[in-house]
Amino acid sequence: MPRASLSPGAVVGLALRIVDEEGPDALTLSAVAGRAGVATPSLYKHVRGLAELRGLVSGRVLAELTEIAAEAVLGRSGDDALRALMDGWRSYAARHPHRYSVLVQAPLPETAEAGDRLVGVMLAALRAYGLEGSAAIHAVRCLRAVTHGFAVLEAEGAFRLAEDLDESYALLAHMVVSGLRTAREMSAADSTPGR
Amino acid sequence: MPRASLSPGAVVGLALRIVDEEGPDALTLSAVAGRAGVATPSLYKHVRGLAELRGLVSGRVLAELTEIAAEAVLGRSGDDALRALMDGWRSYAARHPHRYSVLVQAPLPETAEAGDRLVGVMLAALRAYGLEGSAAIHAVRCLRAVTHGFAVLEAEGAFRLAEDLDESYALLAHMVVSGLRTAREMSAADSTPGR
DNA sequence: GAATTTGGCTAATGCCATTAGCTTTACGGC
DNA sequence: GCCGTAAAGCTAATGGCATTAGCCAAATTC
Repeated sequence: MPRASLSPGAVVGLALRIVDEEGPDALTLSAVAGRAGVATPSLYKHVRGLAELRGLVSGRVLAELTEIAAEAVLGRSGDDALRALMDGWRSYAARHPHRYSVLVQAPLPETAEAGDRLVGVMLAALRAYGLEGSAAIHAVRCLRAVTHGFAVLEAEGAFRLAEDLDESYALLAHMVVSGLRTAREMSAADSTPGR
Repeated sequence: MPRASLSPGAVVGLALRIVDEEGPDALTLSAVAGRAGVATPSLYKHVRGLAELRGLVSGRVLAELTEIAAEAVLGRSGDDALRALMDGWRSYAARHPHRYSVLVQAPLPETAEAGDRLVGVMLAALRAYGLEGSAAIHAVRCLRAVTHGFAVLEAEGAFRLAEDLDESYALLAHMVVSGLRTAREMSAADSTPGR
């Protein structure tokens, strides 16, 4: 009686609702089956197992994040684009903290390709800086580390003091743009003789 | 026959070895008991359960990291101290990637106090910048986000391109120090009229 | 309308955490 | 040197979960 009208996509959707409402640790095949009104083993007709489901969920989250980042960058460039990208990223993570936490230890092979698209968006956001080759890669890595680091810490409630988080994030964004602006000096200074 | 000479500390030690060798997901009471040469329920004489063990492990890792950060900062100040702190942090995470991953979703209450000490070290490292009150908090938050973000991504193998990671990290450090150096301008610019 | 594929089911297995209750060991006081 | 007690181990039992196997009904297709 295929009445539940399930599908891999629908299963991922239910999984996301569980993650949102009860946290990543509550994501269990048994819980998904419960919401679907179906016996647990039935899920195996749509998904290879819990591990694959986790990967699919992570992929979906990463896709959403990519979408948001891409929209944020649209029609902007330079510092403006960068700040918009960072703001969009953070606000997604803040809006869906549990969902974002799923990303934290997502299985690598499954999320790699989704991540590549996000990296593409970041590269585009950095285009105005005229970074070439490796320099662009290093910049993207820093951008990833910065945004992801802040998002993870905020999502898991690691910032426990009362100071305004928006201000902290503004400083972080300032670090990125000012650091990129002065990046040439850095490598110059590095190769300068005398300490 | 209390011959196994276990203790909470010894249990945490075994747990750390498991984490290092088989990854955080392999940390299970049954695995620890196996290494200890003891039946699983015996562990409950030393540890309240798996959740508490995880918390203790995270606490230990955070303590190690704090130790390393503190040593790195010793006898240095300013940019020098900051870079040493960042380098020590990253090298710890790179040396013990699985151990570092444990930190990623550690139970909050258990790791909060250990984290406070680490924050203290970071505040000390920033002392030379003369940041006052909230400004210091914002700076510490950025430092945490930056180092943690990079460490997490590196530990889980998220940087998949061939470019030298040391160079990426140097750029990140440059962002931090140059951002802090120019932080005053930022808030000035923010309150400047005319966008 | 019949055949095949699809999506659901029940039953069974095994691993893990956790609890309860028993037993033996080590140790401190006499 | 003996004895009582508390600590640290054990076995047995329970329950949740993932996963596999094999069955059966419903939908889809010819």
